[in-house]
Formats: sequence, structure tokens, C-alpha cells
Amino acid sequence: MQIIKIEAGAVFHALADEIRLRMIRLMVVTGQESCLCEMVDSLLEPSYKLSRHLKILRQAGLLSSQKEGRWVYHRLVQTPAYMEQLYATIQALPDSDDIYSADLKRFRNRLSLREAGRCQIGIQSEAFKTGT
Amino acid sequence: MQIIKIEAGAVFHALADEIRLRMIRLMVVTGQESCLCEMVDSLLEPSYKLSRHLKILRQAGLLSSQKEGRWVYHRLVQTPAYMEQLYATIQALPDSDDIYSADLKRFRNRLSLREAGRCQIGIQSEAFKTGT
DNA sequence: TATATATTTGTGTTATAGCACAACTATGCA
DNA sequence: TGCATAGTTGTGCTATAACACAAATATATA
Repeated sequence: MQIIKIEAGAVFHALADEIRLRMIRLMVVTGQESCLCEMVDSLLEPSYKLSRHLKILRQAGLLSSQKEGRWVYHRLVQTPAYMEQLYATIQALPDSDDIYSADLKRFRNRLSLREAGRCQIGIQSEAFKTGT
Repeated sequence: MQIIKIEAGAVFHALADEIRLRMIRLMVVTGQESCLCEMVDSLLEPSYKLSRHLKILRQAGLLSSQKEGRWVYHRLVQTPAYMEQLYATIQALPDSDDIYSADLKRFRNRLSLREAGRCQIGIQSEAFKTGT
């Protein structure tokens, strides 16, 4: 068993970035885990960028990641206890710019493409990314 | 009336700095407002440094500041509603390095020097700062 | 009015963090 | 075995943020 010391203040640092907060919000609001390609299609940001941010969230103790074939699923960590309180706070945040509701709409669309609750396809937005 | 738009993500950015989190924790735990010199004596950091961090907290919407003679009192803002939830989360954070308990001890000592609930003295730690 | 002091701020420096490009690893499938 | 693709990471660049020093502002008091 590996003991990882997680600084309490590190969670705020992890959430201080807009990209990271957008991803966490999607998972908090939907309660869903997500693979990278689903995040790419929801936030419309390049995969290398989101991959690095997911790593930061993992190191801060907010996400645990699990490889499943080609895909890596990221999910919210529920411990220690204050984490759930933190998620409740995040859920209560306003959405003044409608950024999160747009993310959420795309995320739900993307989730509907799963089969048996698992992601079966890769990044869909890459194709029309250059055309926009 | 002045409308200030506060970005929801800005609160996390404000709390991402250790100095700022230490100050907010003192106010959250004690429920007390504080002037700069009391913070200086509690965190043992230079006043210009804490003054700048207090400004960032104010601009992020976490603190409101009120001048009272020579002193400026800073207090936690209670609105919008998710702020109180955020403070509850902060109060639940662990203190793995005993930094916060040391801050708290000094802060309580400093608060006991108030007269009629108001700060009457300036920075006390400056004197023995160089000698340590 | 002059001084002491609580607090703020201008400025240059340095450390940190996010970014894009491209190369790389790993896995499923033909 | 070779290819396509999900995901990660090395690297250099750039923007941001924290810092220390010093000067400035504001207010109480002698």
C-alpha cells in the first residue's frame, strides 16, 4: 500500500484553473466517470492539454484513474470526507457565462454514445475542429 | 450601487495560495474579523506581503474591508450562499503540518490584546523578527 | 504642525504554470 | 505483423504570479 500525502491546500490549486474546474464540474454534476476522449469532445480542447490537466487533478487527489483497454477512465475520489463537501460547493457555483451548461450539454450527448456504459469511440470533434 | 462580477472560479484561485489560505482559515475557524497587523503577528510574514494577498482575497470576493481609524478590518463575505459552504469545507480541511494550529495559537493570543474588541496596538512581531 | 505608525503600492526580479508542437507508448484489430 | 488510435510526455516559449525593497498615503497623537 502506497501512502501518498495530499496537501489540503493542493485541492484549491487544482481547481484554480478553468479547464480543470470545467472537467471536475462535469463529473460532479453528472456523477459520471469519463475517459479523455469524452472530455475532449465536451470541452473542445486538445487531448494533450486535457491529459496534462487530468494528471494534475490526479496528483492533487481529486481523481483516480483506471485503464480499461485503450481507454482510461477518470473518476472523482470520495475520500477524505471533506471532498464530498467540496463537490457540493462546486455544484452550487453559478454559471455566469453559460460555459458549464454548454460543456454539460456536449458531455451528455457524448455519454449517450456509450454502449453498455462504456466508451466505444474515440474523439469525434477533431474532424470538424479545423473546419470551424 | 456598484455591480462587481465575481467569477466563480476566482475563489479557488484566491485560495490556491498558501498564505491566503492560512489567513482565510484563521477567520473561518475563529469567526473573527482581523486587521493587517494582527495577521502579521499571526502568520509572521511581512506586512507588505500580507497586504497584497488581502487585496487579492478582496478582489476575489472573499473579504470585505472596512477602515476604522488607522486600522483596516477584513472580514469574510457571507454571500453568495455557496460561500458558507466553502467555509465549511475549509474548516474541515486537515492540518497535516500543524501550520494552521500554530497560526491559530498566535492569532488567539493576538486577539486577547484587543480592547473592547478593537485592535489598539500595531505589529508586535517586527521587533523580535530580526533576532530570530 | 511634526512625528510615529498602520497600510498600501510602484518597480524590477524571479519562480511558476499553461501552452503548442511533435514524438512517444500502449492497445485493439485487420 | 502492421496499422490505427487512445493517451502520455519531452521540450521550448510565454504569460502569470509571488517576491523583496523602497517609497508613498493616511491617520492618531504629542
